[in-house]
Amino acid sequence: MTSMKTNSPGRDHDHGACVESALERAETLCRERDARLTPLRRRVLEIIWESHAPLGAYDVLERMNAGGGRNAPPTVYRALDFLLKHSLIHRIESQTAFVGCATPGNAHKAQFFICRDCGTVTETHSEEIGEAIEASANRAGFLVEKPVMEISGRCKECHDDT
Amino acid sequence: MTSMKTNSPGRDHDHGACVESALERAETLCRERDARLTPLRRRVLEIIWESHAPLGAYDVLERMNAGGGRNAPPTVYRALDFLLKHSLIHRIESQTAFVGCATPGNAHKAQFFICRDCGTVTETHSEEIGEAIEASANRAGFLVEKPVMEISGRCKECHDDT
DNA sequence: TTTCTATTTGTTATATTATAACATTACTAT
DNA sequence: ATAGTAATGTTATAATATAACAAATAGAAA
Repeated sequence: MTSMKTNSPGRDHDHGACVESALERAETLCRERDARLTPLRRRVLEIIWESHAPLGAYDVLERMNAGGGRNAPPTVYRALDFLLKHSLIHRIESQTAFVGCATPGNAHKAQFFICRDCGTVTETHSEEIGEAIEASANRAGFLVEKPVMEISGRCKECHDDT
Repeated sequence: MTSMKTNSPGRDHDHGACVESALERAETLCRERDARLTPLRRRVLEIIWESHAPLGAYDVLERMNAGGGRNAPPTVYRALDFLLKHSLIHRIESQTAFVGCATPGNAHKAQFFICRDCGTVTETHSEEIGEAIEASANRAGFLVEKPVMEISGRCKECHDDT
């Protein structure tokens, strides 16, 4: 069975609450593992969660500096590295961009369904896909470490709109 | 069943012949569809095929100019665009790099197994993986268009070496 | 052939993404 | 308080990619 989570479950959800809950989970996780979710890192995570679509590093930077801040790229990249290390965000390779992790805290193998219209990313963890990849890898004697699965297409809502 | 091809089927194959055959297939395909595989584009394809591991655009550029050429980035990127359009190469998103297509000519859904040690990329076309993705997508009402599946890990040979 | 047109290539400049290197600040534990 | 570590600030630059326009060239039409 596939577990399915998203940072945007439908168009009309209360995204404010959704962001807040993500931040709370992050706080808890970091407290548990003695990782320091500093105001800066927390702010970066918040900015990323505020967007349904993946954000590029420089988009994040822009939003950080919107109120007159003077942060430089390394600041953002370091915060992103921290968030990636603790599996609080994912990097979407095919977009050079970052998105909040729906099931944060532990490295895990996920699939990302990315709508080319609205940009929304839905994260799934399908055993079926994972097993199919393992099977294919096994036949070649390949040892899977980090599968990148980013499926772009059109989400239900954008497709229905047509 | 999984069809499997690679631009590096084992360490000791005759890679010269392998490159040449790729170029011949490209010639044929382009002739068939009235696409112009110019010397420049042909040379870029050749450079990419000469490497077992994906090459970045600037790596290609360097090799093009090795003999004293004065090509600029747009020249390479345009050739890459042409080769991508005609499915003669693939772009490996997770590496911002390009690799020869093992089954050139038509857009197709492939998986890439990328060895983190030797860099070699093996291209597969697993129905099982494709179906698992379709099934997962269907459940979410998602329309798959362009799946990116790049599995990094260790190939059989590098793993055996350990 | 000659001219016309579209495609390809050349050239310059610049946008976008990411990191190196080192200085400063702030937190933690003693 | 203070030493040691972690985090942030700062400047410069590397690496990847494209925009915009000029020149050359190939193929089609006359």
